[in-house]
Amino acid sequence: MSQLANAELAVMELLWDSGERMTAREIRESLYPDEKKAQHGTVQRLLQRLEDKGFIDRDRSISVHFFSAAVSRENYAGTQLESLADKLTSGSFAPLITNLIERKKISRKEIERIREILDAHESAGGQKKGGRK
Amino acid sequence: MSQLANAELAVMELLWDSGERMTAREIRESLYPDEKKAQHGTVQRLLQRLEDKGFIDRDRSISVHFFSAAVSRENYAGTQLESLADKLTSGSFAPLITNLIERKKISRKEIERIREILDAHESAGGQKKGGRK
DNA sequence: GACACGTACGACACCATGTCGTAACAATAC
DNA sequence: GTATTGTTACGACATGGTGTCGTACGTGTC
Repeated sequence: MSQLANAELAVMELLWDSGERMTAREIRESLYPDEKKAQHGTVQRLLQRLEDKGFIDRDRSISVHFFSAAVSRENYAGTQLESLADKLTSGSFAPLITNLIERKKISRKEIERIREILDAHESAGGQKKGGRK
Repeated sequence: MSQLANAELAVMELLWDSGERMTAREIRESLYPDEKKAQHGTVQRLLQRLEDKGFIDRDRSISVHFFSAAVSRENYAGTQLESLADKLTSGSFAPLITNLIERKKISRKEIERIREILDAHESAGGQKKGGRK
């Protein structure tokens, strides 16, 4: 999965936050509220490139298209983290977390949340336990 | 901290893996082993830009400079993860980890390692406990 | 001095990105 | 029907980062 540039990310944020599908017009008016000028083309271009990259779905069934996120924020973020780890730490995450803790970039609260997530997975994901190794 | 492009990352990998400071010549010969052609300039340019961005230190005390990483791999990786979280998940890491687990991108082994890291921090960093906000 | 090697940096091609203009098209109003 | 409005499709361009090279300049050695 490729990277999102700034303007592209702004569009995705909109779609992610709204949760709904949106028209190009809605997107344009949210993204460029004051601009009276064009920007039609800009937004259309962004949408087209995002569609090409597979980040959004486009409903062409009526002439005014509807756009929606094809990739969730969490999914995108997770994929980015994954490729970060692949590129820098041979795919492992522990060094990243170690560094964040050393640099005190994770709050105590976050650490607790993460531990809970790991614990929940431990018990909930029990069916996988046999396949360990 | 800015992002490393491919060729820049290749230089950093060299410096990170060697652990030693290196001359431009050593870097060039490692990076472009077969090329008989120039590449002097290419490497010098890369080194200069990496220095400008603060990723490497340059020892100018003798005329043949020595280059060494100014940022560790872990530090860079951690910073990248941090900015990822800032950009995508309001600075929190839990959603990232949740997603990785859901998509089964973290092995059981890694989960154990991370848990150990968190535990170690819990006990070692105990003095901070009282100072919690 | 001449030669070899290294640094400094201008210059360039390439590509992604953000932007706009405009043509083509659809829907509606008259 | 035609005119008007709004939309999509896309060519075009400026910009900025990147990777590359050529070359001028410095420094050391013989």
